[in-house]
Amino acid sequence: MPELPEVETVRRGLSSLIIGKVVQAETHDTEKGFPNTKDDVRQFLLGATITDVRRRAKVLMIDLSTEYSLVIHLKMTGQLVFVGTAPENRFGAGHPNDSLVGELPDKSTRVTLTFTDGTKLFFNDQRKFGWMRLMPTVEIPNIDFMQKVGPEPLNEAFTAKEFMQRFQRRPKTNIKAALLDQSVVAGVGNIYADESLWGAKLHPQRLVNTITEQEFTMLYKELRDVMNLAVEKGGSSNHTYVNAEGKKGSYMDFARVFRREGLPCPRCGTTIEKLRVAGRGTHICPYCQQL
DNA sequence: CACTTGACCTGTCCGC
DNA sequence: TGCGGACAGGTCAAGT
Repeated sequence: MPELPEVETVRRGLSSLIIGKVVQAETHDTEKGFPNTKDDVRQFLLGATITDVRRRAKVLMIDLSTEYSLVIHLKMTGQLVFVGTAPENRFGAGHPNDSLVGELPDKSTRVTLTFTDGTKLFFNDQRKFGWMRLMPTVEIPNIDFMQKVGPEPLNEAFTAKEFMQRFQRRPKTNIKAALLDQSVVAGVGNIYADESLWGAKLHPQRLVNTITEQEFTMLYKELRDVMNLAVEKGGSSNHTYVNAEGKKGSYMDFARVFRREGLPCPRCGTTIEKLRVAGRGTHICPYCQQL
C-alpha cells in the first residue's frame, strides 16, 4: 500500500479533482470495507458537497458539507481513482504505459461515488484489506488509530531529537520493526523503511537501544529525504498503486535497495541481499549495513 | 507488559 | 501448462 508518499500523492490529486463536487449516488459491494447503513448514506453523503481532502499518516479523509467525512485506509492494494467525463481526461488515454487500471468499475471495485456532473470516484481494492467509512468529522480524532499514531515525519516542526525520543519507546525491538510501528512515527512502510535504513547505513536488525544519537540523526535525515523525494516523484508503484488519475508513481526508478536484490549497491557495488525482518521482505547492502 | 507472529484476502510468480 | 507454496505497499488480535 500506499505509504505516506503514495497517500499524499492521492490526496493532492483528489484535492484538485473533487473539491466542490456534489455526491449524487453511492454504491458498494459488501458491508466489509463500507460498514455504513443506507440511511447514513442518504442522510450524510448523498447531496453533500466535498469541502476538503486531508491526510493523517496513511489515512485519507474526504470532508463533506454535512460535517461528516469519508475516512479511507488503502492498506496494501487500495486505489482511489477519479474518472472524468471527457474522453481526453480519461485515465490511460494517450498514456498507456503510465496506467495500471483499465475501464472502471472492474473486478476490484468496492465503492463507486457518482458526482452530479457525471464524473466518478472509484475505490478499488484487490485484497479487500482496505476500508472506507462515513463518520462525523469531529469524531475522527477519537478513533483508536488516531489516538495512538505518532507525529508526521515531514512536518517542519518535527526535529531529530523528537525522532530519537519516539524510538526510545521501543528499546528492545529492532529498528525496522520500530520504523514500521505507526505509533512511533506516522506513515513509514516497507519501502521507505528499507530505503532510509540503507541511507543511514543501519542494519534493519539493529536493536533500538544500541543505536547512537548520531545514527538516529542520520536516519531522521534519510527518512525525510527519501519521503520528500518520493512525494516529488508521485510515490512508488510496484504492483497496484496508482494516483487519483490512475497513473503510476516513479519513485521505484530512484530506489537504492528496495526490490533490487541481486543488483549492485549504488554506493559500494556489493550485491544487494533480501532477508526477512519483522515479518517483511527486507533489502540491504550487506557491506554498508552491518550488524 | 513488550514484543512477535498469525490472520485478513486475492493474484501472481516460481519451482516441480 | 497444472499445482502448491511463497509472497505482496498494512494493521490488528492473539500468542509468548
